[in-house]
Amino acid sequence: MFDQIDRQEPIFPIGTAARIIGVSVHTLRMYEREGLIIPFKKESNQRLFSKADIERIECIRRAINDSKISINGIKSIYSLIPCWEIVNCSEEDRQNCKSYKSHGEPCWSLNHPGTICAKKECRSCEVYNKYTQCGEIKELIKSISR
DNA sequence: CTTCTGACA
DNA sequence: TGTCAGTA
Repeated sequence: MFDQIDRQEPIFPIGTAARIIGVSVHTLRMYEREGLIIPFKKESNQRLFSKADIERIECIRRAINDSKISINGIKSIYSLIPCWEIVNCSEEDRQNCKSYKSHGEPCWSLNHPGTICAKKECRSCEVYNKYTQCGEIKELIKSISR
């Protein structure tokens, strides 16, 4: 029951997260740099990862190792998430939004000047969190299409 | 001892 | 992806 709460709690330092996932801390930082993940940051600038973050990264690892999808490929997939539907932004916002037309870059790694997303923290945004598990993207799109 | 950023014999 | 540097 409080498993749901802990799921989102940033409690693992990067070294611990790396050991759990089986990658180097360097790799985790690279994933962040590439915009694949948005780790929680303390005031001290230290990264912290939640259980959900770790599951997300494990999903990324499977995409890379099993499905042979490159990091750019993953970014491209992320960029296809219909964020405008999820946040239900205005038509004006869409005209001012880079991610509405962009290719290859997930919306959360772009600036959204003049839109409702400008103030939002992407780490807690539905678009970023809706699908931390593999295969959820298609289900998400289906639910929106209805 | 761990993490951070930036860099590359 | 590894690793070394120089800090915090």
